[in-house]
Amino acid sequence: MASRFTLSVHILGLALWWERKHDELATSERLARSINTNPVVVRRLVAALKRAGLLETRRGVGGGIRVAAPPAEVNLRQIYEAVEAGRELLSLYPGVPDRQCGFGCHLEAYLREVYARSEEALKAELEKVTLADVARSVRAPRMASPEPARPFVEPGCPPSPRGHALREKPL
Amino acid sequence: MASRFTLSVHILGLALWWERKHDELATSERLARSINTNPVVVRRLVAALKRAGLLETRRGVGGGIRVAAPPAEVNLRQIYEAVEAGRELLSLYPGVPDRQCGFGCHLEAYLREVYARSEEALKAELEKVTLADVARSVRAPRMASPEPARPFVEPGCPPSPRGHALREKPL
DNA sequence: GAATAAGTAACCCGTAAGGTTACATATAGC
DNA sequence: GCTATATGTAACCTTACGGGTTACTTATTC
Repeated sequence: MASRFTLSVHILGLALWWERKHDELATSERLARSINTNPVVVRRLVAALKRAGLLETRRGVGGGIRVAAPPAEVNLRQIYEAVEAGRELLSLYPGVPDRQCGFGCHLEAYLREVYARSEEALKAELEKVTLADVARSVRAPRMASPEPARPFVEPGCPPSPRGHALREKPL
Repeated sequence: MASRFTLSVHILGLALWWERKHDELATSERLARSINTNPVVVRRLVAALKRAGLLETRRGVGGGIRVAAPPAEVNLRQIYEAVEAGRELLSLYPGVPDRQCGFGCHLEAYLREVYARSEEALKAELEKVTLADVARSVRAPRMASPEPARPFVEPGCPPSPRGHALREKPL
């Protein structure tokens, strides 16, 4: 359901944090584990983010993903547009409204403008937040240890119960 | 693709215009024809709009749909919220991010705030536009005649070719 | 009682997003 | 050069959801 944007922010943010902390690049496999998804999903987004110049990659041993610009100069709007390109937040008609009836056409043109203004307002808000802000606000995350040996339950977040009300369904 | 909102504005706008023009209520069948869809689709939306107190209906002969409040006092935000209720424009994670890794949780909480602010900005923009504005800007629509007898091609809009670039596919 | 129109339940279907597998390509280290 | 590692993609499956459709019920007017 169009969480491409959220995942992208996650990727950039974690890649940045990981490199700072471990002095090595985060791999798509690592990022995927953190998001709890498949590495390919990560790579697909990485491809789009690369195209936008937001990050670069290195193959082979010791390779991985790295943020390509100063975090303070990358804002969420850039990320959004890199990855959601032509997608419209507010969509118009499912089909084509009756061309005989002028109402639909006129309304469509009018709404197009209204929607453009509205989406612009949203993006303007995203523009205010930089990757540096994200990194700053997400502090001291404890990375899951590669080896699942020790129980190590110190979530940093409530286990599950309440909170994420609507988005919980584990599946 | 979530055009519920657009269709709702169409319904309210056309219902208003129709009543003013013909001094009779527009039926769901009429509205459906104008949108080029099925009456049931219209009625489903009407149900939500009724619940929000934005319009009222009357059954039986001479019945139909009527706007329930002064057009100048109904804004697009109200319509949006009546019909898109809990739907989030920017969605978070598809599944649940790794609970072992604090990063996901912290980021999720942070993004939740950012998204709330952003969506609020968009809605604030919608709030500025009233149903009266819509009615004013959509002028002199020529309704398709009930009887498809005469050719009557005076669209009021370009036939089709260019223009609605991305949304054309007649399907 | 007949015609009309809203109210709803139930189902079908096309699309799109994520998830998954499989394989090609590039790079580091030996 | 060989091997291990990691990105780069293509291809496919599965699921969810929105919209379209049918069918039937309920209410209202004449």
